[in-house]
Amino acid sequence: MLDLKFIRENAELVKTAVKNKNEKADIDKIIELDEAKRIAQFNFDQKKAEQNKVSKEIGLKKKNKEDASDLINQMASVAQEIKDLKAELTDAETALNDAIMWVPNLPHADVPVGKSEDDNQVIREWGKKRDFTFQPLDHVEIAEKNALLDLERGAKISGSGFPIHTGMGARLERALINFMLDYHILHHGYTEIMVPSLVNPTSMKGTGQLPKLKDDMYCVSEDDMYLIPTAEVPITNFFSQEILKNDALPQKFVGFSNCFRREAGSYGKDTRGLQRLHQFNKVEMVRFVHPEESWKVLEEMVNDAEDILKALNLPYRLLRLCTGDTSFASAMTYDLEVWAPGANKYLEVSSVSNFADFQARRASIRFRDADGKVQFVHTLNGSGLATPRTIIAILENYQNADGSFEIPEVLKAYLPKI
RNA sequence: GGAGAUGUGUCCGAGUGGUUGAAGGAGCACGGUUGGAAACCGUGUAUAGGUGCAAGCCUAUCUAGAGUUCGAAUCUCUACAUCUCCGCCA
Repeated sequence: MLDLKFIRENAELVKTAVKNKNEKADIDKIIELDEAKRIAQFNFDQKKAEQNKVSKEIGLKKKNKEDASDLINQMASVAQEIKDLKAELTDAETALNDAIMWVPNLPHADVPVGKSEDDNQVIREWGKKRDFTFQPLDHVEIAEKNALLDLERGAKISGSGFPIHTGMGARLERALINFMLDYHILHHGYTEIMVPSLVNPTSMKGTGQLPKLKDDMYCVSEDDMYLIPTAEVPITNFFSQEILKNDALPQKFVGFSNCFRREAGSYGKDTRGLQRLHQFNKVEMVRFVHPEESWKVLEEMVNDAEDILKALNLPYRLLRLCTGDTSFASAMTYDLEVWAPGANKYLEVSSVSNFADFQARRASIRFRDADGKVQFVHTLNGSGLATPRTIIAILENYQNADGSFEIPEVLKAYLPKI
């Protein structure tokens, strides 16, 4: 959420940002609604001040055993007027809040303006793509040869996009998750956190999934709850509605969760095997920092995610997303894409974003600075990493000519021979 | 799922329907005292919106929403949360 005062004073800037992010929020309409709301607020305040004043007088008179019936009669109609003004104010507030929830975050000045993923910038590449002496298989074939997955039965039980990991496939998945968690805890100083998979609508609004991404999420309507698309949601909301003490910052959390995505409208696109799923596993890093720190911390988090790929010795490239590809709530996003030789393409395994104070405003996450002033924190998050495409990359990069595959060195401790 | 109790500020904890944004503590901050500290003394200690150059003033907020009333932290209803007991259960 942006500051209303900021929108009011920088309308053109915000309009440009909306356009560059391929969003539709109507800024002129919001400014109108804001004015209407302030007028309603003023009218209500005036009437209420009158009532408060006279009610006090009535109280005094009664205390002195004087007759106050004149004043009481005089106030009889005011109560109803206040009720009406209050209703007007509530309506104006609701309309304004609904509208402002659709205004995206401003992209940072360094974010390249662009329409789609074709305009993303490659920042750097790491690792050497392996020269194969044979035609590399893709992960579905390797998984089949080694009985790692049972996608058919997953589809039978739940539907397509709900994979079943079997035997070594399940062990590898579990080893990878534990390795990544431990790595961030031991080498990067994160605190592990385990969070709910179902959250309420307020939390989804707080991180910016609602209202825009409603159709991309699974909803348990009976209980008015949503399955999380990422652990970012419950972890970032950890401090929602709170004012942190000055020395509470920074905070760094890492957590594993299942992630659930409806992927509405993306049927048939890059769906082979584990490429695009309705349910998958992910280790997520979340940071709460002082506003002055967030840009430095964004680079740190990118490094934290890269370290996992380096440890696994998987070639990758780092992209800075253009405005059109940067998510609604983000001010700047980097993607990490791992090289998959079987598929012969790069696959996104991590997205690292600085939200600045956008989520903090929505979720009301604040802190008291050194001068005792209350300010919004900055929030950041990044995958570290999502497992499915990391597994794809491991299988395809570590495959042997006979269809078997090697276990990355760093995972061996997590996969004792049985 | 059933029965009951509770929900006040950073925390604890008062609060008879009428100058209560809220007593009193604790904590914290600053100042005094001290060689330094503890103890002690003094002062300060919410958030949001509006208005003003500013001091300030107005409005809202005692879990949330609705109701009764000229007036609600206080009375009524609903929801939510916590605790206790019973039931069920990994």
